[in-house]
Amino acid sequence: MLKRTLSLTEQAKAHIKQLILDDLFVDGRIPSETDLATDLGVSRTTIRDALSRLEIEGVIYRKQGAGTFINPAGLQIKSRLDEIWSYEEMLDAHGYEPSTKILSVSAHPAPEDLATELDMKPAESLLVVRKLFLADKQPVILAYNYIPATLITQSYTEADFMHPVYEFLWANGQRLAYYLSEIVPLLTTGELAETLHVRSGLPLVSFAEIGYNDDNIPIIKSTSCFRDDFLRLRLIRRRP
Amino acid sequence: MLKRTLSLTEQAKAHIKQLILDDLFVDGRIPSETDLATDLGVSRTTIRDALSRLEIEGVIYRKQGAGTFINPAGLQIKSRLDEIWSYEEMLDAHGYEPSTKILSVSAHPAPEDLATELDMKPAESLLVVRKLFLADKQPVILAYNYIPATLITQSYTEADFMHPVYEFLWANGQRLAYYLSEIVPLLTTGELAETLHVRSGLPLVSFAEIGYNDDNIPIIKSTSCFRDDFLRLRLIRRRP
DNA sequence: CAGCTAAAATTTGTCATACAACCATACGAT
DNA sequence: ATCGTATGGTTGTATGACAAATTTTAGCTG
Repeated sequence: MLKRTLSLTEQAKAHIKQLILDDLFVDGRIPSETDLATDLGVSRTTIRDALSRLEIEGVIYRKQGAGTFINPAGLQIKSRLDEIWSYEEMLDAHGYEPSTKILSVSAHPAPEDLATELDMKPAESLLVVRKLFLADKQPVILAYNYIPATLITQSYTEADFMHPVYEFLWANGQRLAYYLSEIVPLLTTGELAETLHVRSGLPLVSFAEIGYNDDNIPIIKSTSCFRDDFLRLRLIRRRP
Repeated sequence: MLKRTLSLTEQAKAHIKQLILDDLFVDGRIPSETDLATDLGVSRTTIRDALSRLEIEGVIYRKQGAGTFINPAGLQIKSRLDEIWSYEEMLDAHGYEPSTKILSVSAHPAPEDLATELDMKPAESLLVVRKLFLADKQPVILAYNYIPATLITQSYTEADFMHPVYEFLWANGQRLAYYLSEIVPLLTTGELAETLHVRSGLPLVSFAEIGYNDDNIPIIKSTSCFRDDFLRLRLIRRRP
């Protein structure tokens, strides 16, 4: 039931992006689509699809008749909001040494608001996982994960949550396809300030997001607070 | 020199999206690619490219062998961060009656940090436009726009800034292609709190962004603060 | 009739080829 | 030197075909 083969287009996209990150195209120019197609052994259709996605991501831009070029500004972004999938990778991309600390794993009956957001029957059991992400030993991200207990089919230990939550969900037969995220401003208060090693009364950005599987069914709610002196969240807004 | 003809793919994308917004596909299913191609009178290649972009935007999702479907969650979002292009439209989409107030238009020598960000010679002249956006007469967004004076070729009056800045830039021969945005948490202080009609010490989200033209040259810097009790910024984070 | 199985039809994913639109450069005429 | 023009290269679009996956249909079995 579990399928893990990425589409050819996605593979090509990842491959080309890696070539760019490895700085193989020093003049800022990317080989022609036909060249890439023969190099990677796929059709030009697939290459075009891959390049199209990289263009939307802001990594490259294309000019009809001229060629395809690297977008230095877009490439510079290490924490593209819509591309973050694992906080460890994000911290690593920033040059920090990431580590993870499990603060608590527990189960509670779901409060009303969470139950509706996650399509659960009221007071059904909810798994709550609190994680702290550190960059060079400094606490940077505090995350709360809420997972309906009915989704969990495998037994687990605390150590299973040292890896990203989507891996835990995957092990339980759920593929996390995308998050719908809200950006919420926050003020650090006692407990939060203490955990993140900042003083109270500081403004922070936080995510409040719901994760869906391939069938658009909500399978996780997640809340995360960021120390913006370590991380600066970025994104690209393109003209439609 | 100014070209305004959107690519066929972009036109097809806009058309299909409009069909979706008009709620023509009540069962949540979109016609097959071949049907769309014949309907719009373009090739399936173009349709596929358009659908691919809509899929990345989160508007639709595709299943090989099954078909293409509307993503209700993704469509529901009225303030997709990466899709905001005019604050008036965004407020309108939220159901507010938008209005704009020009607070000030002035020119100053560019401070050092702005000069480097905008690729200007130090102390070159910089046009500063402060705008306030209101929703149902309530102040909601405060925006600062910084435009290098050397880019401005046409004479202007304050009234020219009642429209979105990209129109002003367009009138001066500059096409704003995309923004590179940072999300910055902020604390309301005296003047800001007063302008937005909120009390001091409240946490807010703000944008600090640089706009580029088609040649990836920075042409504008913009800073905006939002009252999150009126607007909730959202985005989709898709699995790569 | 209910339920299972296999074939057929439908739909998206990929491939191959061709041409159109556009751009950069080199070259020659003025 | 400047301008216009040819020429080759690159992206955008069109067309047709097949592969892979899913849904629907038909048929068979009990």
